[in-house]
Amino acid sequence: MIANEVSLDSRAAGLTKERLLVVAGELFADRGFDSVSLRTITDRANVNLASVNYHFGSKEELIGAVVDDIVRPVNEKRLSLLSLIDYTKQDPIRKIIHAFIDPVFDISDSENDGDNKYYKLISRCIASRDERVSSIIIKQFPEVLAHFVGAITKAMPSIDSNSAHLKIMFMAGALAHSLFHYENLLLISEGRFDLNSTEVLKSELVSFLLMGMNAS
Amino acid sequence: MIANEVSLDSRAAGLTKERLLVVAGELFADRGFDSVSLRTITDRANVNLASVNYHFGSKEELIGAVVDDIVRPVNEKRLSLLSLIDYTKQDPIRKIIHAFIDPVFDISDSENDGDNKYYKLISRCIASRDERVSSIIIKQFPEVLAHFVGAITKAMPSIDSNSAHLKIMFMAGALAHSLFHYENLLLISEGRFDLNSTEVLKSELVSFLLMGMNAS
DNA sequence: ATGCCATTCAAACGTTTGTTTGATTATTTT
DNA sequence: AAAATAATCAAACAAACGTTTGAATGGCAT
Repeated sequence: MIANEVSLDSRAAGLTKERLLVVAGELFADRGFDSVSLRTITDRANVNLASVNYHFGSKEELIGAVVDDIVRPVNEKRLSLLSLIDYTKQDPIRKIIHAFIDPVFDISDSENDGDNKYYKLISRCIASRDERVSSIIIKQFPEVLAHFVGAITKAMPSIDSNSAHLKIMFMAGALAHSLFHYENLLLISEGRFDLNSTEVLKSELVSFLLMGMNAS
Repeated sequence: MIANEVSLDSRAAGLTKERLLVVAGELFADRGFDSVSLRTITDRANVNLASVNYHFGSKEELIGAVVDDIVRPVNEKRLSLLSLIDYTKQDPIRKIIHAFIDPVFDISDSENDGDNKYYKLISRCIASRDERVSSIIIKQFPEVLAHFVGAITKAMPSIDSNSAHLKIMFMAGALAHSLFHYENLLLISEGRFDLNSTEVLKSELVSFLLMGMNAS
């Protein structure tokens, strides 16, 4: 029985915890955190129901682990890219925008099998107001936000702090919303978009944000 | 007993159904649709638990009624404002933007008691991917989207359809996200924003979108 | 006042949920 | 090889959920 082999494999290599993270991430991505039960996750992952509480303690901590796993690398890469910017060279605003959105677009590179489940998950996290999600986001985002406000201020010395904060929110919203509803957009576009790439979306988004950022 | 008087009032005037809509809207706004139980709603509304199924049939239909009640007027007003635009006069893009966002900002005028519960609710609806919500949104939005794509094409004849679609998504995202996280932004801003008005947010958003829309 | 219809009510139903338990199996350590 | 630790498993638990039921109560027309 194949399912049994898989189960044995996971036990032998201790992959149960990692498999739970992957499967939970997939299901959370397109059904949300509440709508997916632990039984749905464990069934699809071919692991025992109790393994969730054994490895994570609770469903809430599983959600936290999934969210942290996808949000933390993004924010770290954002700050990393931001620190590389030379403000004496031209077009620093463009580089700030790329520092904000590129880590998100780059997420699915590792194991993108055609669909965009990680896009849906990260955009769900960005846009979420769920306490369990935002409690994790909020731990990281103020620092990220502060760095980006500082970067914008350096690039545009005349801008005030409130305006910089708002522009970042607009940027985050445009990013998350377009990525989140990308599937719907593909359906509406009647095949004019290339399904396997988000290059068009990204370049349009950069153009849009670049102009908006420079608005007075 | 005051609670009893209230209950009698609602019965006498047949306000139970309307009270459920109001209370459910408030609770859905800042906790989401899944996290709020029918008992929480009926307790706060001082009505019987079974009245939800009596008046609406199910929780899903209650959610549908709440969402429809707030989304439908917004979309109708959007199309109404859009139809008034004279494309021979100057700055039609600005008017298109206002046609899209003004009905959202105008929602809370009727009974805005200081907080922004309707902002949270409408932005939650706009950004939602929940089947129960999007099934209602999707009924209305393609028509709205098509009209706005047409309007943008009239105002900017050189733009292609894909780009117009994307720009509207960016606009919707910036609108929903900034409105949704407006509270958090107020906390971060340390009192620099005026709490009782979203005028600053709105004017910054219009400037941002105006530039972004005109991006090539 | 009487009958009729709409509404409200307390109570219970069946299901699903996250969680816990204790035994069993596998892996590692000595 | 034996003991100890870690992980998996089937089963059951208690709580919360949406929903249903049937009786009680209200206003209203006749």
